[in-house]
Amino acid sequence: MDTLETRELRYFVTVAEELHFGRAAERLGMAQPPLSRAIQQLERRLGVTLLDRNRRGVALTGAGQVLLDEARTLLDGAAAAARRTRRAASTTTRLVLATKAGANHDLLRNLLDAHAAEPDAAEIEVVLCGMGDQARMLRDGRADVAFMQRPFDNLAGFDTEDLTTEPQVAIVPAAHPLAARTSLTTAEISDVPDLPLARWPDPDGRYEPGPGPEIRDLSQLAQLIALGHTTAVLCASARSWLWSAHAAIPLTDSALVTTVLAWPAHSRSRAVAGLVRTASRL
Amino acid sequence: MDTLETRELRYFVTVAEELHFGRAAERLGMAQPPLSRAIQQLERRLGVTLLDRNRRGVALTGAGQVLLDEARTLLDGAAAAARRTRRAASTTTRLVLATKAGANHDLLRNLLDAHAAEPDAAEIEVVLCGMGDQARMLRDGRADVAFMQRPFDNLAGFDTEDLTTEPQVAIVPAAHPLAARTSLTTAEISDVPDLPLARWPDPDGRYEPGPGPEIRDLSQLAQLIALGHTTAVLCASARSWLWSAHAAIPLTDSALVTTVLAWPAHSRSRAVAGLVRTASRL
DNA sequence: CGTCGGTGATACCGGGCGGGTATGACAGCG
DNA sequence: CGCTGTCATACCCGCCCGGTATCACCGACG
Repeated sequence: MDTLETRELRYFVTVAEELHFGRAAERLGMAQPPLSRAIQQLERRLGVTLLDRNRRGVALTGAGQVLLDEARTLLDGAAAAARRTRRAASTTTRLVLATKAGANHDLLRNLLDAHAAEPDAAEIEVVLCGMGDQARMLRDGRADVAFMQRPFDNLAGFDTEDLTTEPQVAIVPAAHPLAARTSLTTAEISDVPDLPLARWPDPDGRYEPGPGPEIRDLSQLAQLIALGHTTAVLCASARSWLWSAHAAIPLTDSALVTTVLAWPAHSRSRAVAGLVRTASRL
Repeated sequence: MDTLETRELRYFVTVAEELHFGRAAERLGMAQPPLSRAIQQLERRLGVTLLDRNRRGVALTGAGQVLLDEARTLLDGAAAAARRTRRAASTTTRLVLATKAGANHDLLRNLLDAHAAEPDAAEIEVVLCGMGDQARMLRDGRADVAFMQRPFDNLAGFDTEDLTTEPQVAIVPAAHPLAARTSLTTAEISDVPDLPLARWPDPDGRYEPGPGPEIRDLSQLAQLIALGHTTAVLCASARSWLWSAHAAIPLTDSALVTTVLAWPAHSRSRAVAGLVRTASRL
């Protein structure tokens, strides 16, 4: 009756992303008519129109937008279930820890050292990922635990253990006049004409418009700051990877950043529980 | 390749629950051989044995236990997706609020009054459910928001807004000598020979063994306390429904109970957001 | 120790459904 | 008024899901 098949959800998500049945069918490796029919069946079963087929294009209805969100998390969940089940079958319990490349290096090292000292330490594989990819990696089972940062990352749906709290600093080129300052305010760093703030991608990989350069990872950022082209606000532990061409200036009015260890809610993994216990003693 | 179909998951969950292919097939309304085959296909696709078929019975492997957990939440999620999508299509935005029957009556009334006074108030349907059913109702989409209690309920996977914090009290028969006390400790109330503590079901509906009577809802509890057969520890707001045959004695050393408004993480519902905003102003 | 009951697995068959191809309907556009 | 691009419809086919019949296996029992 109301049993959504994952195949249908996969089809719907692709169509909703492409907003074009032909291209969606191509991406799915099938022909367009069966895809149209599958979406119609889905709509009939739900008793809801998910897509507005106007001439010249397809648009999501409100219900379609809701189902798109739901379907994405369900498909992630299905992939996660398969991965976790396979992982559970392999005898070697290995944990995958996801973290932003370059962030919290010292903290990570401390945690790994402490964990390795435990008697029944599970092997830990560290996966470096882009900004904000940790949530998706946890959701779809590619990672078991992750370093995330409050308030930047959305922690909804995860259990967390607070690790450290630190202020933020502005990273500026050492040659820039601002490098001589002993402190700055958020307003000051946001409004330097010759030093626009670097822009990070949002979760969809898009960039908000703005004057600063578009950044994907910390090595890009480090280079561009060293070149004197941009500046950025990061948490204080970023000092551990600064170049001599960088200067870190404390921000007096910035929000405190808490780095947390996050894992999927309801996780029953003993290995995760062990790592969390170790982390809570740090 | 590794695409778990919900049909397969439904089959697997049923078999894992029954631990018997014949009965599982009957519950699923199908014959046993196709069910066996479907499970075999699932195992082959995952490359994992999920069930140990010993003579005399079927048992879950470790991987099978993992998949059972995952599959249950996935199936709940699929049902939720269907319900939420249908709900989104109906023009009248109606919110379903789940709460334990009888708990937090005054708080609920305040919230509903405040919400009704809002200009664009969505209609709210209150669903009373058993102890701890709120989590499942949120997960499978039967409810949009719920009253839950920290630290009793597992809030993992939900966003929450704290509402009130209150101490716990012991509810004892007014005729019992303890009713004359002005305060009690947890140890004292746990160890009264003629007044064993009532026992609540765990999430599976089972009862831990113990001397006290097995309780399903507050009306049962109220009756049994009034009869002088049992006692219970509840949060202080339970006073609002006490009978004259009851007495509430403060517990000096009990944990504080925080009642929270909870909703599914990542909810993008405007109606939920509105209610949360109202609640945060209470 | 043979038989029987109960279990899951296997063999085989039929129908329905998912998918393909060809084509239609329709709007925008030159 | 064709042309083009788009999604829907019509129709056919092959596969896979599900059903029936049966087997293989083991435990229980007299």
